[in-house]
Amino acid sequence: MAETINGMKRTCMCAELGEQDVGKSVTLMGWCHKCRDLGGLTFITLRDRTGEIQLVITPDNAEEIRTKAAKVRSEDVLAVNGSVQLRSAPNDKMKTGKIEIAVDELRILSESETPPFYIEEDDNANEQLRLKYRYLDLRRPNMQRNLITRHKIAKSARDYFDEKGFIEIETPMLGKSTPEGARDYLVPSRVKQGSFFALPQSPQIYKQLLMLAGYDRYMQIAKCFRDEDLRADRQPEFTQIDLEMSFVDCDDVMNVTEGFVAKVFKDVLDITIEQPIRRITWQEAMDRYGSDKPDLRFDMELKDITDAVKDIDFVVFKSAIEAGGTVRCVTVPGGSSFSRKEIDALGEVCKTYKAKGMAWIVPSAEPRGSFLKFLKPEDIANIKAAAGANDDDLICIVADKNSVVWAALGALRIAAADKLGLIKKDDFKLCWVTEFPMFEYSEEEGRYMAMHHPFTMPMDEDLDFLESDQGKVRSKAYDIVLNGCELGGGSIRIHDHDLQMRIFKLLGFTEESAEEQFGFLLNAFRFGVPPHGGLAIGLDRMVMLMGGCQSIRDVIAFPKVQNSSDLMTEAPAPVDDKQLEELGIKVAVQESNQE
RNA sequence: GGCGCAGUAGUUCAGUCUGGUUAGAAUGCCGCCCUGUCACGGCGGAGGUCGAGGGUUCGAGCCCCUUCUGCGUCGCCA
Repeated sequence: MAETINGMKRTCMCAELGEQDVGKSVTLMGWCHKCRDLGGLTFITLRDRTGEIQLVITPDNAEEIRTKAAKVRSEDVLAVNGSVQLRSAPNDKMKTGKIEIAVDELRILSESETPPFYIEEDDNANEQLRLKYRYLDLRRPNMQRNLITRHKIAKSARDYFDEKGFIEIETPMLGKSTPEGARDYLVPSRVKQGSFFALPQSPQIYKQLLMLAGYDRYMQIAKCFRDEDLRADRQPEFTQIDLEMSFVDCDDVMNVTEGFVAKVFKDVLDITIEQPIRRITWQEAMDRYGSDKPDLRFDMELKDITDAVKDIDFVVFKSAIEAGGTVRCVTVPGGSSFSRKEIDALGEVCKTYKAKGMAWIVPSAEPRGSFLKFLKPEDIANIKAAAGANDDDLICIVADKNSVVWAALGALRIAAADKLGLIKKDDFKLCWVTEFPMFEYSEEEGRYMAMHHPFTMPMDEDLDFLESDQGKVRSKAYDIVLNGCELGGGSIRIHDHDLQMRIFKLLGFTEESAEEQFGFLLNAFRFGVPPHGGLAIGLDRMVMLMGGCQSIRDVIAFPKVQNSSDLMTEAPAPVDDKQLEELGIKVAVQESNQE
């Protein structure tokens, strides 16, 4: 039977105590981390959020306490009163290893069943199990550290933006489903049956309307929802540090963001970020790194070798060039030592991204390669020069349309760097990627889509191409990238009714459909809109990267798994017919498909 | 939807390629002993739907098919 806390009051936390407290009487509460019963002597390691401390029960203690101490098991919740004393045998590995608590009173406030896995620093249990018993997993010190880091970053954000004159304003969770973008999570209306709210993919339109309303510096730590497939760095519900400013252009938003990022790194990791953060255009990012989120912790840049190979009689290259594509390469330093198997593995990486294959060559005195029979000695020299390669390097070549070449080589670059151990975990390399294309062509939709979102302002100098050459139009959008991960992004927004209508039209909206979907916004735009822009930073990703975590799940208290379900609560789950009836909803799928 | 990896005591894993007695180890758990442990120690014990279903075989944890679950990834993510 559990004992009550009645009359006992916690006086301090476990790891707060030190040598200076010797002689003090304290009351501690926490979990039994481990027991060591030596017969006459019993040691209990007590754990709370701050750390651990050793309790000792000796033959001098009353029989009742000794019996009780012998009954204590891992993860029981204990309350103890006792005095701090120096240990006769200190433990250097423990923060509180010089002292211990000589117990005067011991209560077992709650008994624990044997836990399904040990509560310890490293995650030694299978993630499935950890997530089912998330509340136990969260007892682990490194999970607690992650959530505390998260708290610190959020606090740092609120402090920084408050100081800069931003106002935190909440926006609705129940909003209107809008076309474009990710799949919405829908919430049925009971009052208006057959109609649905959508959970926000981001507070985008609301924050723009707040600018229009005159709150010229807004921020919010906002929950966002996107019903898309998950990844190691993507959850269906996630948190953004969202901001918007009036009367600004790109530089203003980027500068205020840089200040924030620098402050967070200083506050949380005591790392000084070099400012200004390097800026590269989207075009340059693609050309040099094959990615719009380049990892700048290592080199191995892509090189365009189209000119060097255009006269080679190799059909793979020829056909790619004739179709308007390019031939590019990544040079893997020292890659001549790679086995055939290792090289093939790099080829497989390329194929994942739709490349038909990967040609390779080691341009040494006795060259090796996958297409040597097509090459004259001067061809090899030309490729070597164009790639900037050395004799013992491996030149990996992909020929295709640019989008495929970039994607394949961008991925190859990372895979090779990872293999060579060039990616340092404790290194933080930030950059801005700017001048994104305004539109990208969707094969699936058969039309141009907004690359950022439909409210993004085109670059002033490209406005004239809007109707004539959409692929050429760049936007006032910018992403902030940390170690090859998109940390955040934003843009300057359109604040002109007519320009917004032009963009909607280009995206395939008719006047009527634009009115129907975004009428409230277009209407608002008739009442004086300040030029504005903003950005959102992925809080989860920021915590993940700064905390050195491999998965975003490790920085979210109760995350979802790959099929968007929660292994602990088993959500989503069927609901009562009565609930559905009230909502006017009939489920069309068979029950077997639901589970 | 595609591709890849994984699933065996409570837990972490070995065993699977090459089918063959009663499926092992470590740790945890239970009992007894133990006065300075901290990965306490000693002795003893319990603990298995080898993810599930089907097939091949005299015989399947192991081979084949289907399926479920988790992870990574492509597509998708304005």
